[in-house]
Amino acid sequence: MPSMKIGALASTTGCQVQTIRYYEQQGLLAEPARTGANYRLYDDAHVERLRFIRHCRSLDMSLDEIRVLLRFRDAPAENCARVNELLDEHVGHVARRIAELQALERQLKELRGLCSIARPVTDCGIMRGLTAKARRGATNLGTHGRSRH
Amino acid sequence: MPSMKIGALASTTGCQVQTIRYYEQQGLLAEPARTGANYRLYDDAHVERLRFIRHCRSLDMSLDEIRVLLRFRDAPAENCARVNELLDEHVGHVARRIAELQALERQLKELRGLCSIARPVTDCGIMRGLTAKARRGATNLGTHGRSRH
DNA sequence: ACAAACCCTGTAGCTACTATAGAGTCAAGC
DNA sequence: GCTTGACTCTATAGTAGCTACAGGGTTTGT
Repeated sequence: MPSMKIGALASTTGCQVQTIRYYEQQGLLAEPARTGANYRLYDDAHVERLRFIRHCRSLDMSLDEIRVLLRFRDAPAENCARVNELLDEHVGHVARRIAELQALERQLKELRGLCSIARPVTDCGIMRGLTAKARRGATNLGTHGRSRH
Repeated sequence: MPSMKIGALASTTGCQVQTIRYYEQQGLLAEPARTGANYRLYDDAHVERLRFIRHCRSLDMSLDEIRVLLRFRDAPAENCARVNELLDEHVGHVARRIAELQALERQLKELRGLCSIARPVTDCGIMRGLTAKARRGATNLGTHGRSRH
C-alpha cells in the first residue's frame, strides 16, 4: 500500500490519530499529500519515520531530542558524534532520575515504618513524621520541581 | 511574628510567591486575612501548613494526595488507616516507576553500545538500532505515555 | 517627592499529548 | 435517492504543577 489515510497509519504504527497530527504540527513529520477532500495521504517513508519517532518516545526521549536525531537521519553523511553525545546525556538523565527516586523510596519507607496500625490521626507516626520534618525546615525541591509517573 | 505578608512566607518556607497563591487557588491553603490594601496576611498556622505541603511535595506526592492528608490533619480524631494506605500506594507508584526507568536504562545502554566512534550517520550503530527496532514494530507506550525528569 | 521593592489580578506558557465540538466526506445498505 | 455509520478535517480546551509575564496599585526608605 503505497498510500494510506491517517487512520491506517495510526493502526499500523499503534499511534493515535491526534498524536500524528500533533507531530506534524510540531514539525516532526512532514506535511503529507492531500486528497481532493483534504484528507492526509501517507506513504512508506512516513510509516518509517513515525515508527522511528515512536521508538525514541518509548525510550523516553523528548520531542526536542528526537528532532535532533531526525535531522541526522535526514543527513546520513554527517558525523554521528552528536548522536552518541545525545544518547549519553539521555542515559545520564535517566540514571539521575532513578537515583532520586531511590532516595525518595527510602524516605517513604522510613516514614511508612512510623505507623503500622489504625489509630487516631493525632497519634499516627506518619502524620507526626510529615509534620515534624516539615517543621524543621528547608525541604529542597529544586526550582524545576518534580514530575510524576 | 504572628502575621506576615506573602513575600515573608515565601522566604521562610523556601516556596515561591506564585506557588503560594496557586496552592490557595487549589484549596490547599485557606484564604488568609487581608490588609486594607488587599495584601494577604499569614500567621503561624499557615506557615506550618505550607511546610507540611512542601514536605509532601518533596516526597513527590500529588496535590490530590496531599489534599487527602490535609483533610486528616484537620480532623485529628479520625482513624489513620487511610493515611497508611495512601502512603503504601505512593511507595508502590515510586517503586514501579523505578523499575520502569531501570528497564529503560538497560535498553539505552545496549543501544549506546552499538556505536563507540564518530563516523557517518549511515554507519552509526545507534541510528541503525533505532531504525531497525522501530521497523520491527509495536513499541508499546501505554495509553498514558511517559513523563520526564 | 520619588524610586525601588513589594503586592494585586489575570493570563499565557511549559510537555506531550488527549478529548471534545462542529463540520465535511465516503461507502454500504435499503 | 437517502440514510447510517465510520471516517476525516480544523480549532480549541484540558491534563499537573507550577513559572513568568503584563499592567496596575502600595509601601518603604532617602
